[in-house]
Amino acid sequence: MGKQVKLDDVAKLAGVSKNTASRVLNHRGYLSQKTIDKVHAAMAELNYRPNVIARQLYRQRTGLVGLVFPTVNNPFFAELEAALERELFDRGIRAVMGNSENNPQKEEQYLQLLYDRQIDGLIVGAHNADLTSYHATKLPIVSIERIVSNQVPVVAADNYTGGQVATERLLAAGCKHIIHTNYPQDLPSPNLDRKAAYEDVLTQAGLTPLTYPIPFDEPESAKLERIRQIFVDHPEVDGIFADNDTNARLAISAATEIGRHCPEDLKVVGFDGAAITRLLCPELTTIRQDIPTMARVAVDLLADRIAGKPVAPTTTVPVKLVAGTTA
Amino acid sequence: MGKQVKLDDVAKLAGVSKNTASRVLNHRGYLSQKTIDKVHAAMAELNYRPNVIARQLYRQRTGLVGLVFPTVNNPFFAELEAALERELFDRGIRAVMGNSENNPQKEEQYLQLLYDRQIDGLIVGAHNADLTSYHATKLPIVSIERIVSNQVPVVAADNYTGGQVATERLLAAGCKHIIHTNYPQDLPSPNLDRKAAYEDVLTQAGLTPLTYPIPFDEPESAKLERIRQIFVDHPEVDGIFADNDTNARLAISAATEIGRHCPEDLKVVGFDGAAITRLLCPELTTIRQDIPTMARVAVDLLADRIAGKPVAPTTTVPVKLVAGTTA
DNA sequence: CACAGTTTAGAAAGCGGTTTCACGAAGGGG
DNA sequence: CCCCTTCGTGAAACCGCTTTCTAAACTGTG
Repeated sequence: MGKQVKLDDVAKLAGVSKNTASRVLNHRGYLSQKTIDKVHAAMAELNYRPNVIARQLYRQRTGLVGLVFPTVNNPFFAELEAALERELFDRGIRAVMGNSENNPQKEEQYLQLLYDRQIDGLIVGAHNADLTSYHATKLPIVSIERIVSNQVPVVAADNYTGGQVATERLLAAGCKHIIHTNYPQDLPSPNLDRKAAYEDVLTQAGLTPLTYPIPFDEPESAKLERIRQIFVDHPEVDGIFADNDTNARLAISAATEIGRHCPEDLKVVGFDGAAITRLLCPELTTIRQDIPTMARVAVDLLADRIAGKPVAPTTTVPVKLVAGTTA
Repeated sequence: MGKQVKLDDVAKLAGVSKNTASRVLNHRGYLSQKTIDKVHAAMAELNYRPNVIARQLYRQRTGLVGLVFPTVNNPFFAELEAALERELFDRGIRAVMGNSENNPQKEEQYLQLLYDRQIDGLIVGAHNADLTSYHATKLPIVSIERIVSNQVPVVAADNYTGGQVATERLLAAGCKHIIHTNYPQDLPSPNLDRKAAYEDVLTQAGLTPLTYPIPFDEPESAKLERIRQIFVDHPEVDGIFADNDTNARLAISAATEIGRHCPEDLKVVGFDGAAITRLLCPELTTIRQDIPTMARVAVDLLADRIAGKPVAPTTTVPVKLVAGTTA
């Protein structure tokens, strides 16, 4: 790290004051073409790059936004974060990756980044217990598929319709014993709409809904174990509506283990429909969330929020059934 | 955004100078317990949070590191970036997500972040043509599975051994016509070792190696089309060693389309073995890279590099065969 | 040629901390 | 009792850039 070239050096070389050099840099105020050229020449000669930190100190803006999700190592979140990064990048904003890993302390630390003004805003979709810190009002935060506090706007898929379509698909395929998996919700979450729709559709069809809770933060092996238990407790099960694609895939694996094949003996519908999942497991029938749109909406909301504009408390994005061969 | 509480306010309330308050904050120099308590009390009362940017301006460090990879929306990169984020977080460093999307301009912009000192270092694994900017010597950059310049240390899997093991596996399974897919390399890349090993093993076995180039940045549909062509050009193919798991999966799909089943009619071995892939496609036989170790090594190297210590130019991390049912 | 208006540019005061420096107050040994 | 070390603190400079304030120089008009 050699010594940094500073604006003063440029000014001196160009024979003007620091102020003038700054105005050339920012295209501000009255400047003669001659002065502009002189300064530009000096900047080029010294290979000058403005110090972003110094600029940020004055502006009180870093051009950074945090993305706090359970982990990016998941087909849905990876696609969502990639889409968010693209949207933010187009607005000149960089994304700080925050994998909360279901660790409230880690999540809290990323929230601190906002308090410490190292980032200008936060887009959260982590599943942790609610942190009191979120309750501070008017903070530039937007959440995706998660209810954080009534101060934080939410972007969510049309989970109810998704749950309806999924369940109806299984009914139409002739299933009589349909089981649902979902995250055990202690807090209100848009995800619960999937369960509500499942229960409504099943009840209307004269069937009894039954939901198995699968904690999101458990290792895959533990989730698989819980899903195996479904077949032990309810050998009559002939349809599973999983609240996400990885659980759907685990259900298929668990069924295969005990000699039950999909779709002959068991129909399965998942939820999310991320690109990676469709690539690696194209046979899965699932409800696809419109990730690009969700990302765009979230970034728009956050930009408004940062600008201090009022924003809609909830935005719902349509979903679509993607037909595979599992249901 | 209310007015920020500054150190001066704390100092005034505590009845000390700004300097003393700063020293309490940083546990530096001689301080009486009484002064410490007074300052702490004032900080608590005002709910003071130091302004990180101001601190960064003096220190010329942001505690931020950029991760530049083609896209996080990929099983391997998602797992790698998650592992890097964890390692960095443990060292108090935050990760800026940079998806180059095979766009040299975007990659360049993330590199600018380093020049502008908005980030302290860079971990790169993007596949773009080499940018001259990388050639500046002694910049705190580390690359993963990519040769950037001889100034930049590389962390790579033991690709040669991986390619050897994969090819031998196919031979042992009785394959006589084994085809390899790889990224069309114009630049030197550690990935080429996979191809070299494949060619060596095949030649030694008295067979003729044949590699199909599959550009990394093409959409899946285009890749699938190229892979379909393999079966058109070489209907006798009975084994495929793909340079990554997604291509391996596409090969299986392409085979299935024309009524050839895996593993009866075609054996397939992939490369990467990311967790998501193994979850969604557990039947795939593949060479697993040790992602956590690669991440740890890369972050260690970067830390040394930032500290100005000399580092090894190349570090190789062992790989392991994960046996599925496809070969 | 005086005067108002328009350009142009410098000095200096922030932005919010950190650090160097200098100095006064205790404490301890001769 | 004096001198010297160990403490404890405040004033001021500085990190690099932005902006406000102010004044000089230039333009044109009556």
